[in-house]
Amino acid sequence: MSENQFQDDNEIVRTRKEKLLRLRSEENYDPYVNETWDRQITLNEIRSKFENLQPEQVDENANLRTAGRLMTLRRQGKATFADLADETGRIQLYFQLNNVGEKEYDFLKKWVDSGDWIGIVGNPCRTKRGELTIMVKEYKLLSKAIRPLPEKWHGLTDTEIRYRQRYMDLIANPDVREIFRQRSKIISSFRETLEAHGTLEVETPVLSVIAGGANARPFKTFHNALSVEMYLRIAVELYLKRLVVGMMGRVYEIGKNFRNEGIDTMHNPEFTMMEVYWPYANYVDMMNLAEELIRNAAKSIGKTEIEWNDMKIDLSKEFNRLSMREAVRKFADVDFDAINSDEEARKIAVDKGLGSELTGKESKFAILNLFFESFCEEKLIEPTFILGHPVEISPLSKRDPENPDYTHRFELFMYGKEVANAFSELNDPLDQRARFEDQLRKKEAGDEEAHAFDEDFINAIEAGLPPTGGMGIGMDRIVMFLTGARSIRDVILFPTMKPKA
RNA sequence: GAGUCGCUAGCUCAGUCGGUAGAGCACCGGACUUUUAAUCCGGGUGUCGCGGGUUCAAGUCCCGCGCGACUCACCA
Repeated sequence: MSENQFQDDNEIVRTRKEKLLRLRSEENYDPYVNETWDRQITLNEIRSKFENLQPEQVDENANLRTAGRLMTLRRQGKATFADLADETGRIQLYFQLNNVGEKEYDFLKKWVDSGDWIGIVGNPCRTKRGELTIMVKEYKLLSKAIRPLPEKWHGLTDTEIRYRQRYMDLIANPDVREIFRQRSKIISSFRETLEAHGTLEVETPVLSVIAGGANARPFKTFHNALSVEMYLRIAVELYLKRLVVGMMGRVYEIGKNFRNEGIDTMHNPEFTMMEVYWPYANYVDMMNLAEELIRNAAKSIGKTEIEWNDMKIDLSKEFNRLSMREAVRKFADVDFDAINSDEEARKIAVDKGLGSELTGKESKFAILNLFFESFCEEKLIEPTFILGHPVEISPLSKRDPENPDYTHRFELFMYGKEVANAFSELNDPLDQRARFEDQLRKKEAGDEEAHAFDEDFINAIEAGLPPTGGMGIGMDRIVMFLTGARSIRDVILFPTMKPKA
């Protein structure tokens, strides 16, 4: 421990460090040597077990052994009230000199601070004012905090500290802990639903030489021993379809994707995606699965109705289904089935004020997508499956045999944002090669997000992919909408932040 | 990438017209055996985000930069 360590600290930390050193030398007690504490009950369990305890009544036989962090201390001479918190809740402690003994009470007064972890043994009682309280008989200082807790009344609100020092946020704001518990339940619910349908959870590479399965810019990295440039994955799609070729049956993966893009309330560079592939299924089966997954996930946190940004959605209602062309007809009043040339489509785009978006080379299908993104997406508040994307923007989807310019694909929108993307997977290896070649031309024309050409993936498709339905769901957004979180950073424990210095 | 707002004590925040840096909580010392935002007495603990400039004098005005939030743009 260097001298400098003390100089850089604020007064509180400096005092606490000195106190720690004195505790070791004067009492021969080191709070950091403790390894275990036999906690037999949590605070919430205590609360429910003794909810019927009457004011001024004590249960002398309970002998509760529990533990937690001291949040506040109210010292009044020969008695001290404290609030003890653990991951389940918070309960009041009452230390009386008569109960804990003079030596122990002295130790409490002298060495124990708010923020410290302690183990306690005691009996429950209820105060005159009706507060369930543990009368402490014994206690043990399990670990000391030398850094002060955020203010007890206002808590911690500074967003920068909340995201950079999430531990402080979690200590100060129990509702933040609750959001992440709900996130865990939602993801568990997804696993349960998928596994109830006989879907196998698998893990595929995060590092690979080709980042495929989506149109996005990847993160680059380098493997020293192989001396090869590698990418962090942007999707798991191509790997999971290889597994279906390999006769693994229904498979899914929940994991991180990495996309080298901007950061805002809906985007974090690393985010959690669920992808699922079912042989002998199509995009319609995936629509049904999406509804089931989302409904079950909401149920897992006790909801059938959700509210986000003051907009309510009743998830028990069937999700809407609308083709992309219908959506554009409805919201932009343009009928793309009546448009016969790219020029005509571009002209209408200019008439509708999209001229600045155009380079003059767009196809009718690209314009359709532009219309959809410009005029429709934000209107799709109620969960809505948008169907029938053009082949041109869907390099991995099966064509609609009735209308081969379009695909058997959907994207699910809610609150105006995309939450799922699915299709009947393209399994024609000749068509797949042609689609990749088309993407390659786009890439060569300067589109950094065009899909990578993956020869081995075509090789896999050539080995025979059964008819397959596949879907990806952005888990962070689902968690946002189900929990009401306004920013993606509120559902990611450690969101990506720019270094400060 | 553009705009708006923010950055002052550990936390939450005030700081007027440019004139000695403030409050509550926390913390330190003292009193107190049913308090619960405990109370009472005493104590201010600071690189005012960073760097320049103007000025006798800058937390405050000007310029640049950093970080963050929001909006827009980007982003299947």
